[in-house]
Amino acid sequence: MKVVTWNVNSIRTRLERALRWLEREAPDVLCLQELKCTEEQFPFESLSEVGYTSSVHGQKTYNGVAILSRSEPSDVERGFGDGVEDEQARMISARVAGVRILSLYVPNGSEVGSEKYAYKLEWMQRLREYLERACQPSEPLLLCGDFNVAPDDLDVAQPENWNETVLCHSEVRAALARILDWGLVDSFRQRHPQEVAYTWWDYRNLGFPRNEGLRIDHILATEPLSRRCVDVAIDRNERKGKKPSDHAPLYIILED
DNA sequence: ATGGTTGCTTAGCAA
Repeated sequence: MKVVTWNVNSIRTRLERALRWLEREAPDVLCLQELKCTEEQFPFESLSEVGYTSSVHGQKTYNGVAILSRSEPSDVERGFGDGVEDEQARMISARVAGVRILSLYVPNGSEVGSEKYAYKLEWMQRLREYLERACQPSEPLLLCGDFNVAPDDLDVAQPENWNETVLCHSEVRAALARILDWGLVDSFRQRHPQEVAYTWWDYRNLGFPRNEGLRIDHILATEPLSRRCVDVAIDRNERKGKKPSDHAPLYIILED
């Protein structure tokens, strides 16, 4: 089973790329973030024509997440269901082929000390509480998405430029550690303990050509799935060429 | 050098 997470930075702008990529890679599941459209605007038909059913939690202009699957999903949920009034579409979950999958877009946080930063920390705490309330570490579960957190300086091309900013701050790293402590592993880092690799490169300042990136997209797995993991990798090629997203897809292969 | 890029929406915000 191949499961992929990809911040597409607008599904409508990236549609042709996404379709060609799906035809080539044929994953079982594709988690998307930053759709930047409502469910009404989402291209269900085009994706259906290449073999995927889409479960969508959309929002006008910003955010938006989806789970695309070859087989029919069940138990689709949008948001944490924790009673918090929150307009931002950053979480959708579904069960596919016996695996519960979450597609997550963790808030960026803008600047340390801002309202957006406080929202990021609160949102990560709500995710931890959702795990405690609705999930079990013993179940097959994947958290896929743009976490907007580089877990370690090893995951940052120029740590001195990002020191204590929103993607690297000790508080957000601790918040991610709290989520992992519930019963998840960073599948990429488990598979490649020392590898230097990034999933996001800024559009500005020749970030990609200079490989000045950060590893902020992650697939977190519970033990029943980390045990089945045979590969985790970043599709760096998808960041190349005309009109790429600023993020590359990250995938995990699970043996059946 | 207070820069640079992209997307959504239309000049300002978010990333």
